[in-house]
Amino acid sequence: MGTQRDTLFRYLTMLQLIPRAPQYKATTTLQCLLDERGFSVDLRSIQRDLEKMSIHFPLLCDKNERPYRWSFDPDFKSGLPAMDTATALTLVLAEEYLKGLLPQIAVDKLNPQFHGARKFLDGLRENGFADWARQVRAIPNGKALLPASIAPPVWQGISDALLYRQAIDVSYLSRQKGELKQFTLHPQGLVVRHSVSYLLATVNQYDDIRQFALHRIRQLTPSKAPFRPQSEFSVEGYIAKGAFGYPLAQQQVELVAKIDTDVAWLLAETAVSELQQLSEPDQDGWVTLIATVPNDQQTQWWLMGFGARVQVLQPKEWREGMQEQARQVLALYS
Amino acid sequence: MGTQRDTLFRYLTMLQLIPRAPQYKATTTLQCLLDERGFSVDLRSIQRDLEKMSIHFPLLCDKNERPYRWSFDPDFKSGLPAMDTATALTLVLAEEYLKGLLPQIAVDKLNPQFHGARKFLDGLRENGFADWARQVRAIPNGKALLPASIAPPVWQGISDALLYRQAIDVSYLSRQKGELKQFTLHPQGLVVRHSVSYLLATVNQYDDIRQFALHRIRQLTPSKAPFRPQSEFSVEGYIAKGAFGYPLAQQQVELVAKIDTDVAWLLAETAVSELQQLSEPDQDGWVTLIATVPNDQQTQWWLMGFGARVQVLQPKEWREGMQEQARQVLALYS
DNA sequence: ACCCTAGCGACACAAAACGTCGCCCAACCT
DNA sequence: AGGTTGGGCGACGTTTTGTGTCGCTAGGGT
Repeated sequence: MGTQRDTLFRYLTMLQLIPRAPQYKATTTLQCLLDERGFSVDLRSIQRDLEKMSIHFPLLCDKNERPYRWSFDPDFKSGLPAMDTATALTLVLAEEYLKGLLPQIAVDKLNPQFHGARKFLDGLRENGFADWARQVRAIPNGKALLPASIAPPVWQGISDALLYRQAIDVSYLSRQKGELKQFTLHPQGLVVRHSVSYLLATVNQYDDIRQFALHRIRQLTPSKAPFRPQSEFSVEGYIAKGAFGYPLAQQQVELVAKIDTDVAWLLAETAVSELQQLSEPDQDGWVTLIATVPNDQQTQWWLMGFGARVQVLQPKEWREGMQEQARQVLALYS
Repeated sequence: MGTQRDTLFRYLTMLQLIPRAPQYKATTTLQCLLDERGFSVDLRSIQRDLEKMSIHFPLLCDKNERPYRWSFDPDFKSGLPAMDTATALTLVLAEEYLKGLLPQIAVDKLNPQFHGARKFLDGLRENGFADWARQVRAIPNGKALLPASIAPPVWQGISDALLYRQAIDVSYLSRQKGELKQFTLHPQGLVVRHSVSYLLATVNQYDDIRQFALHRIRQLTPSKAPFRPQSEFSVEGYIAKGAFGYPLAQQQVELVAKIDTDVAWLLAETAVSELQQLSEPDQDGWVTLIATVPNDQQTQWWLMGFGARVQVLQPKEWREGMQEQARQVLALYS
């Protein structure tokens, strides 16, 4: 039946069966796998095909073992090569993280990848291997909020408008007293913070940048108005100015703090900065941390999260800030 | 020169040029694009090729407009179809997030995808479109620590062992007084928490599960020892028991808190739970939040992060916990 | 009615893909 | 050692397929 014909399709299938370099597939293995997929070809053909394809693709052949073993160059940037366990696991973990961070439709865009990983892992399970779903888990950093949901055409429309530099007409549910308003927006940037996505754009004929939460955009159509670029605008600079409550101060500060051994252990594993020193514990069990960290609200919040397990010594403003915060909280509860 | 031959490669290039369904490419456009890439073929061939490929691929053809327009079925799960703006942006954002969450080698495994997105966006820029690098940014939730670095063969080896259910011999830098120890591990699960990855495994002949930080594994070889499975083990249950300091209590609690309008605004956008109510602000500007939330440390930390902008009323234990924490911090600084 | 553009069927030539056979090499077995 | 086996590799003849070309047809725009 499926004797010959359709060489192209066989070639493609073959490429998708060959994994990246540390892994490999022997010629005979490939023959079996192709046969399973309905390509009953002579082994000779497979040998020839591989030779031919290695002209155009970075295929590696290990001729030490007798049934020759073929693999892709590990640096080959393409979706073609077969999935391997490490990539599949990474994708599963990545999906778990991203689900809490990006809007659902955005994650959907990556579905082909995730789907491929799951299919690969399910294939293993059917062969009696591990039940991956019960074996891997990602624990997100911080509290997982529910990402606001965004209509599919909005995400697509925003992406297009932003990248092709086109103006758009939107109806937007304004923050104050939920009424729908019509705007013509000239997109300048996109920021995803936690799980809310914001479009940065100038409005109508004005030149100041404003933020628009994507999930509050109800309708979106390309505008006939010509796009008005803001050539000097950069999201980086905009955020640095503190627009999202995280003034990423350009200059860093030197943080000095006493921390307990548990926190010290955490920081030894995942440093807070490339420039970080931890002392030996003193007689009371406190470790001194010296690190160069960004001078932002984010870092201070992070320190506060440790509560009494961290005592900030420097900078003085931070120390006072922590103290003040504790005082306010205490006042609130009494 | 590049007259004929190389049909396979041309077919592949063609498939990579065709975008998913809302987008499309006309036959003539494809001819131009192929010509740019060195495939000078007759238009007739392209027509034939498309017909032939749609036997094997979910290709859609819009015959309403005269130069026929071809696209992939939007549900086609594969990496082949051409990138679109929405997917490319999503990948850029995903990479930004994942860099702080997964170990570097894991992120490297996804590099082909990210690379594809960047290449696509660079292509746009060269055609005078937007400079994406200055236009999109993800702001991570919480403080970004530097993920511990893991040797490439370790990540690969762990993935294989876990999924193929094989024992491994490792030399492990033990937490106490950094000495290298040899173990035979029987991998049962993998957990990535913040930016540290842990292997859950039984050791040698014992049956209790222990945690091993991947970045402290110095050497890894497949073991000759037969794998000893723990059939009832599941990572979910293990975490629920509180192994990672986040006892995900099965039962939820009802949280009642007074929050300021800024926090209320945040929660209106990204709910903390599906069951969440926000009252109108009272005369002092406080909003009452009632929500069913998991009874875990994580949620309490998250509440503490708001400082004096949130006042917990219920559960009582949480309220007292917050108070106690503030008291301790204040004591520390005075 | 007139281009002009594309789709489409047909045809013929050239270039492939394929199976098959035979040879050779190396590892493995007894 | 010598036989055996699995698989790489070259060659050859047949079959299949890819390709340009031509001519016809159908819309769209002027």
